[in-house]
Amino acid sequence: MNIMDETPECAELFRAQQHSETPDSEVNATSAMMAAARATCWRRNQACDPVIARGAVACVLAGAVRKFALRSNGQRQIIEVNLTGDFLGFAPANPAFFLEAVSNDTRIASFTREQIDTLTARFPDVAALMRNCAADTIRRLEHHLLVQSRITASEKVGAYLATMTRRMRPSGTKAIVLPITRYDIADHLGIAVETVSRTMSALRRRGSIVLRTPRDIEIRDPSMLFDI
Amino acid sequence: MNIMDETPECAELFRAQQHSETPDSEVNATSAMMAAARATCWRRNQACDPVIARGAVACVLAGAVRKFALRSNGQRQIIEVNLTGDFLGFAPANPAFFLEAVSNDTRIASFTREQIDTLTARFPDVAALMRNCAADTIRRLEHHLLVQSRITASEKVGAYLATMTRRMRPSGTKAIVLPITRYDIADHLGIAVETVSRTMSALRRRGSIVLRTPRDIEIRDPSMLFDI
DNA sequence: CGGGCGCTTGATTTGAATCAAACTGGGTGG
DNA sequence: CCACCCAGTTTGATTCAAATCAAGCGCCCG
Repeated sequence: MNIMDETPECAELFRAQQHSETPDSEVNATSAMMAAARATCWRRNQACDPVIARGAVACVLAGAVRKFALRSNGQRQIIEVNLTGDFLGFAPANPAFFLEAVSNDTRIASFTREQIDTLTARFPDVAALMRNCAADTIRRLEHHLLVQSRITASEKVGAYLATMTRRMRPSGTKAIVLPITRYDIADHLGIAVETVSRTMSALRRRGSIVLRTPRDIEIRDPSMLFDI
Repeated sequence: MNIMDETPECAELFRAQQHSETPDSEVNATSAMMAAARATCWRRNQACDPVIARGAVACVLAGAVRKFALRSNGQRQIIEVNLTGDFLGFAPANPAFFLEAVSNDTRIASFTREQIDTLTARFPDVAALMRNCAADTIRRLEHHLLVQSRITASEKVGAYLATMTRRMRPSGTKAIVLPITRYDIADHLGIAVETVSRTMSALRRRGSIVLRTPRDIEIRDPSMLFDI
């Protein structure tokens, strides 16, 4: 068991609740949340900061959202990538950070601060959901901090692929379609695009992965993703 | 205004409440929290994981606590340093992480999961405090992620000194006593000890700081801490 | 008084950034 | 429909910042 493992996604509890049967209290909580939610749709590369404006909280229903900062020298640092089912907005908006939709048809449900307060006051389940999703965010950040620091570029890319395989859970298939470009991966891992590309090629050459297309990757040997 | 700025510490609200006059509802919330708190004292380098065992939440009353992971190659990565007034324990315990007291006489008040639930149910202020402290944790992690990735060793050390000056707020004096060793700083910033030392020396040579002792630092030119 | 921990400085090595250039494929406009 | 274009990707050559290796110093604590 590697310290890089373990980043559960509790937020998809919300998604799950939308479709499955749950105890009475939860059904009420879920329907109340769904009634309050304001869903919006965003295009690729479109700024979607409004979804968490003024303390709002939001849930990614489809697509993905990237949160990033721009350095004074123009470099972009992607702090976090939120996939379908993730909640965001737990840290009050910092003007230095930006939110963008990663793909077309990125759908996001948002809740105002007041709506969340009302819901949490009425439904303990919603309060627990919020707590768990904030904890998820912390865990994702801590995990990413581990990946960012010290380890080699190969390990970063390997850890990224492993994390994506887990988070997108195709549950069975060993193939994933990367949600973001090489440039995004580079800015997320804090390395150069060329290095990302070179590392992918190295993994391909040694048979750990198969690049069906640059984005569509088949994991041949998951164990080789960690400590190349 | 630099993207590296802004990491407010809301947790000291709790400390403040212990001593100052506050509205009635908050006085009750504070006294209820203080009544529930179980304070413990820890020695330097002592493991203090129990304070957040089984979902407990804790507040550093004095001293400091470091949270770290050990890599398979023995390298230590310090995820976060919690100073006096900080709350910790919002991400359910991950067995890969360890907590240690940084200095002797590190005092920590801890609250069981049940106590927190009871308190938040009775006092909205406690719920808000918990939310804000979790948000603080997220902000600290995001900020540290920015420091970790991409920027040079000089910028990392400069950012660390700037952050410490702000978080320890001696409010007036330009001097700080670093709470952790060079080794800790290195493991926190993800660089080698030698690099930390060299960078400090470089800052001293160019007159940005004065090293009264290795730990007691006077900031001469705060603006030079950012982009050496 | 000795030992070890924390800190500093120097020499050498190395992994990744940078610079440079070519390839691919999907979409657009002529 | 085809040519072009451009964003995304890949590979190679060179450079450079920081890791590693090596060694000495001061001092706190036992």
